[in-house]
Amino acid sequence: MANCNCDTCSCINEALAKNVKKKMLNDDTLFDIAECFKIFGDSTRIKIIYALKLSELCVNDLAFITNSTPSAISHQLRILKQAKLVKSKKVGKIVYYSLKDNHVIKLFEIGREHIEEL
Amino acid sequence: MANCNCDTCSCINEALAKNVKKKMLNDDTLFDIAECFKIFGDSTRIKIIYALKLSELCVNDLAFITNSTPSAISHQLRILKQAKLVKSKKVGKIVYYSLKDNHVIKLFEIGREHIEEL
DNA sequence: TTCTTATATGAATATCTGTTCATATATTTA
DNA sequence: TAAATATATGAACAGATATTCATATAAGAA
Repeated sequence: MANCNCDTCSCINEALAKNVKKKMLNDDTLFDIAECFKIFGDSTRIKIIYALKLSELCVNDLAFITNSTPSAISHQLRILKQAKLVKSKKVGKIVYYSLKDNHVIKLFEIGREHIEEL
Repeated sequence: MANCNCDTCSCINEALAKNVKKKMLNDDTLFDIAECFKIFGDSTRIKIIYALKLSELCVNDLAFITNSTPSAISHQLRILKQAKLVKSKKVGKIVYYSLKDNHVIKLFEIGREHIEEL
């Protein structure tokens, strides 16, 4: 039985609370999961993801499709790329972006299903 | 063939871009999907969700489990409740929270899978 | 009733985040 | 080479958001 590792523990249901605390995923993992969802939690980025689900597209056309500016889209694409959700390919002066894998689509679809059930 | 409805259209691949724009989900739907993911995109809320996946819990014990304060947890539980992700049950002066349905767990698990693949 | 405890909540604060704007870089065209 | 175009990026700004703190409410205990 692990002792409680907090200084001022006063649980309502002590045994249960300590058991749950023991079974929690570590903070880093939970933080990473939250960060992943955070990427999907912005209208502009969700629009980009849905558009790229339909086709590989360049920055300018993504701006047109999402009613945004190339600059704003470029900033968001950088975030999506850092999060390994999209990849890019340069052809001349045009940069084409596409989704990195089907897992991105899967996450999107589960989110879509969820809001349709509400 | 629908005409382009923007004032200053200058697409790189015009036919493709216009076709994708036509196929886009409407803004409200995409906004709602983003809002849904935004709820999951916070460490404290993700910790609450994971803890409630393990057991129904009261505010005080959730604060203990997540190394947070009852006030902070209460604020986040209100957000989770408004988003219909959790429900509550009052027993005397103690309020027990639990996940509203399995869809919440499904979304969490897909997110977890995703970060494990990176 | 009075005190303590569990939760809720409004306001204030600090931090984070997305867009805009100006500008830089790279590539194509004239 | 010079001009135009597509994208990238840093800084500034505005708006959003999470926590803290003080306080309120509600329920049980003394």
